[in-house]
Amino acid sequence: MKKHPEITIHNLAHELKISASTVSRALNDNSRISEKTRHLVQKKAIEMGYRPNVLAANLRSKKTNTIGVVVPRIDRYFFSSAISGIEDYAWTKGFNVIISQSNDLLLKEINCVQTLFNNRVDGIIISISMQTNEDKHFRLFSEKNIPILFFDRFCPTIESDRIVVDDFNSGYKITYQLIERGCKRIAHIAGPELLNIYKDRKNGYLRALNEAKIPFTEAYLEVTGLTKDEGMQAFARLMALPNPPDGVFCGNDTTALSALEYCQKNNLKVPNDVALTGFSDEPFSAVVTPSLSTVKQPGYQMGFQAAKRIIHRIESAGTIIPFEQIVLPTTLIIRDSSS
Amino acid sequence: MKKHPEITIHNLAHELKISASTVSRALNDNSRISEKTRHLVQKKAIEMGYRPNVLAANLRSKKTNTIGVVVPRIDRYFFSSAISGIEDYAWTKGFNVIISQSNDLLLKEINCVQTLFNNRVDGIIISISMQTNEDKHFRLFSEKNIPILFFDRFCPTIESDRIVVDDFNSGYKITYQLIERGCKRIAHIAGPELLNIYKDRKNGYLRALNEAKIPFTEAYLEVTGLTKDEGMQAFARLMALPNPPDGVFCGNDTTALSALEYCQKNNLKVPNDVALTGFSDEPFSAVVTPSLSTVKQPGYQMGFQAAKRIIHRIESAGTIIPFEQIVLPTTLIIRDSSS
DNA sequence: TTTCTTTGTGCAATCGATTGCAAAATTATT
DNA sequence: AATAATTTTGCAATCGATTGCACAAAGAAA
Repeated sequence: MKKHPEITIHNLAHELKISASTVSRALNDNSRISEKTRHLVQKKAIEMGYRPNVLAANLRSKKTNTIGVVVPRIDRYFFSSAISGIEDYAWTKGFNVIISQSNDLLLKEINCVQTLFNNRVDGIIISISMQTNEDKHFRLFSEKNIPILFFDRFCPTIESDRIVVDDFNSGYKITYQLIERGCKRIAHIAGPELLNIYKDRKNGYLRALNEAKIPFTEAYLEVTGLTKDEGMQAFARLMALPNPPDGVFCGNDTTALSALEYCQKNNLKVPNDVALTGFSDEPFSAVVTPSLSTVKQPGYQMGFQAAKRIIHRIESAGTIIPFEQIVLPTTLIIRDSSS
Repeated sequence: MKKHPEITIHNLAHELKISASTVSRALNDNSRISEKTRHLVQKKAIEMGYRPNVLAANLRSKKTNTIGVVVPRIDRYFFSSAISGIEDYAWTKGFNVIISQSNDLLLKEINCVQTLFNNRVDGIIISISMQTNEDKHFRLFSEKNIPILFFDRFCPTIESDRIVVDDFNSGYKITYQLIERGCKRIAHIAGPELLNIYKDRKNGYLRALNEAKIPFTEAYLEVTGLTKDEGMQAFARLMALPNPPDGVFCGNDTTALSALEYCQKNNLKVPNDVALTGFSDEPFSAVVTPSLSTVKQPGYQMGFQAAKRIIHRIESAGTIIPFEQIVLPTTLIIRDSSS
């Protein structure tokens, strides 16, 4: 086995009979170094297979060129596409992306955030868990002036940048579409109120009902964890009502899908017996039968913007940049399940 | 704005009027430190809000506790679930996961690998791009004795650990199922031969034909990039043959889905006019109509095992561990598209 | 009491790159 | 040729934690 000792700037310096500082400057294109030496050094560096020790540089500069990402689950399309957007942008700026998942558990989230903090990421992009009802772990970052950016699911008590979609309006529009379609008894399977996104969707739903002068019926609102099972149960409860709904706005595509399954099993025609809509436009939504009406969230774009914003903030450390809430547009997608 | 200077072991040492080395040892539970001082130090550390500087420690120890992951695309379910598995295991061992995507481009892959190398990850887990026909960039790792582990799509010329599934057998089994079902003219939409997984699937297909004494027809084999568009075109070509196939084994679920779409548009009944099967069991495959027969690859498990294996190797640096190819089982899932 | 162990701490070098300040080398000016 | 101005380069400290070696303190044995 060949030996491959790491080359340092000192080795280069020694070879070239100049000082390490000059080597360092030459490699960093510092203007105080003459063209001649710069070339000499850079040539030698390549020749000797030098690779800079990022760790040492980071230690000195107190920057890691790394951003941490915490999402509930990596394997959900919305999040993986957001990560894809983050990674794509970060990559162009030479930033690394460390990911971790909270599994929608507060404790795990706290742990992830702590770990990223200890690893001294330059910034953190996060979409909070369904359980997150405290913000102590985020304050770590604000206190040390490390940028934190929430996307989609944000923590309302932390002042920070946010990339969101207009859940209220999206909820409103998709409910409106059900009304327009002729639905009279419209139910909603909502997510936990803890998360503003679900509250907003619900409020959009209420607003649409209100505008159409459809009285709100308590029994038509199911609050769940929006999992497949919970969705199925909630939908079953709705359909078991003496006066079951003829339109259901499901809080996400997963529950809409489970509702669809329920309908198939119980011989209910969608959309004729009951119209269904989801939220998020998962990859399966377009291809399931009947295809699922939903609201498309620009996951990739959100991630991309998030990375752009946070890296900009990181790079302008020192400058005061006011916090911003960037609202990206959603697209209402009407498919067979409600048309 | 409050100032929050970072506390170092020196600050602790100064406060406690002991040396930094003692503090360091106390914090690391070194046996040479007495219970008394250890407690004292640890108490003080918490009190002063000390957080170790991972960078400094890493610089010293030449370890980053980080593993790099390169996948073609993060937002594909198979890969995001693999990453999920990697992250879950890595997390339990205190390892960070840096991700990057090659977008199935060789150049980008080389770049990602280089970057991870420069960032001194302790190991790398990778599933190579569709274009990867060279291995120079991987040799970097072997040369410096940094563990590299391939999963699913591996580079055959690099000696290393691998986590794969038995593509040959899976291809065989799913083709066999088509034969068993009564299909006589079975086509295959294959992926690039460059990737062994596609070659294996194809060979499995050939083997099944051979065993059933069905002669292989050149025109029934389409080699494509397995994208939606290419899949659609390939399928169209197949169906335009004078003697179109009555069963098609598609190289992945995406092409199978596009084939399904084609059938819907052209009024072909699946599986009666033509039976279809995919590969991978994407989330949409179960819910599309007709539901798609496919081979389930244990993405999460593969990722989990990959992380386990590579971290084990990292932690036993110095010890010689023979390379291993771990083959995880697939599950044949027969659904409506071929039943 | 003296000598030998055992246990606990501290000194100082190290990991590799960066940077303020000073010194040297080069060029411009008189 | 001498001095001033400018450009290049080097010295040495720094970032924060780790660790081999030496030394000090405490206890055990003679």
